[in-house]
Amino acid sequence: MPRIVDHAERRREIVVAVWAIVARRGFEGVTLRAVAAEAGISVGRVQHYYSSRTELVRDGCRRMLEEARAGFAARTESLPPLERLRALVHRAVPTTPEWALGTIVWQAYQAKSVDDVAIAGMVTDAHTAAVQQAAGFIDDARRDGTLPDGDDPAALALRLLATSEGYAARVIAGSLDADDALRALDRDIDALRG
Amino acid sequence: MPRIVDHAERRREIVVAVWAIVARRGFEGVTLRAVAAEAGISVGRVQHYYSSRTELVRDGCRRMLEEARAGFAARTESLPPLERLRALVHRAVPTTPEWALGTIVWQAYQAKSVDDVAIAGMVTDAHTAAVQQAAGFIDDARRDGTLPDGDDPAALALRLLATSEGYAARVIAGSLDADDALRALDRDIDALRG
DNA sequence: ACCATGGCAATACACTTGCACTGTAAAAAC
DNA sequence: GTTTTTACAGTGCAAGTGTATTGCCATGGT
Repeated sequence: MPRIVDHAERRREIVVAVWAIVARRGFEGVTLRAVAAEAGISVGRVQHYYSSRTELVRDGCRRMLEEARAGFAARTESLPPLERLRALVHRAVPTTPEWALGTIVWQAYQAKSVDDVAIAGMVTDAHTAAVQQAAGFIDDARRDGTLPDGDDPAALALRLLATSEGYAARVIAGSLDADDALRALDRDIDALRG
Repeated sequence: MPRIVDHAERRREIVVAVWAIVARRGFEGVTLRAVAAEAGISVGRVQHYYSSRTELVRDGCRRMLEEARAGFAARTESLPPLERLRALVHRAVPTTPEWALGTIVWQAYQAKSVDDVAIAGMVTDAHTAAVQQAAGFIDDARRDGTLPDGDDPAALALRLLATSEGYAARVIAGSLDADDALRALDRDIDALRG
C-alpha cells in the first residue's frame, strides 16, 4: 500500500466544494468540473473518491447532517435542557454568512428529496431525530422544574422546529431579519413557561 | 395579422408542464426538450413563446403566484375573516396529490431564490404580501369581535405562516401527516382567542 | 532493489444541452 | 389574388455533461 492519504479528509474537501456551489448556484451548478474547480483539484481526483455524481451529492447530505449533529452536541452538551432546546430551535436561522451557507444547503437538500429517495430518507430521519431530541429537552426541563407540565412534548417540539424552519426560509429569501426571527422564537420558547 | 391564438393560454400550457417536471425532477430536469415532451408539443413552440429557458422558469414562478392569489381570493371572498385566515394558513399544507404539486413547486422556487434575483424578488414580495393579508384578517376579526385584542397582528401572522410552511416542508418530505399538520395549525389559530 | 498498488491527472467519448436558424403553412390585410 | 405576418416544426451546432479509460508517479511492502 503506497502513499497513504486521509480518505475522510479528502472527501470532506470535495464535499465542502459541493456545498459552496449548491449555496451559490443550486444543484444545477453541481457538475464534476465545477466541483473540481471550486476545490482546486482535478476532475480525476473527484472521480477517484466518488464513483458517480449522484453518490457525491448524497454524501454531501450525509456529511452535512453528521457535522451538524456533532457540532450541536459539542456546543451544547454542558448547557441546561432549556438552553439546549433554544440552541436547537435557533439552529435553522442563519445569523452569519458562513452559517447561512449551511442553512441554504439544507433547504436545497430538502427540496431535492422529491427526486432522490436516498436523500429523502436522510431528510425524514433528520426531521424525526430533531423532534425527538427537542421533545427530550422539554421533558428534561420539566423534570428538573425549569418548565411546568403542559401539552405533549413531541407536539410542542414539532411546532417550535417547524416555526423555526419557516422563519429560516424567509431569512434566507431575504424577507425577514435574522434577529427578528430569533427574538420571535425566544418568545415562543418563553411561552412554554405558561 | 394571421392565425390568432390565445397567447396567455399557450404560455399556461407550457408553464404547467414546467411545474410538473419541477415537482418530479426539480429544476435540473427542466430542459426545453423535457418541457416540450411533457406538454406534448415541439421544442420550437416552446421557443416561440419563451426567448430563453431562464425566462420560462421565471414566468412559471410569476404565474404560479398569480394563480394562487386569484384562486385564494375566489375561494374565500365570502368567508368571515377568521376563516379566511385559516384558509391562508392551511394553504401551504398539501392535502391532495394535485395540491402537493403546487406546494412542492413553491418550495423549489423558494430554494431557487439563491441563484436568480428575479425569482428572489417574487418570493419576498409573496412573503410580505401574505403576512400583510393575514394580519389584515386578524385585524378584521378583532374589529367584528370574533377575536379579542392581543399581540401585534403582523407578528402573529408571520408566526402562523412560518409554522405552516415549516409543517408543509415536513409533509412534503414525508415526515409528517398532512392532517396532523392542519390540526396543529387549527390549535394555533384557536389559541388566538386567548 | 524491486514492483505492485494506490493516488491521482489527462484525455477520450458518447450524449445532452440551450439556442439559432431554417422552412412552411395558414390566415388576416389589402 | 397578392402580400405580409404569425405560428409553429425541424434541424443543426457549439458548448457542456457524466463517465470510462489510460498513463504516470510516488511509495509502501518484500
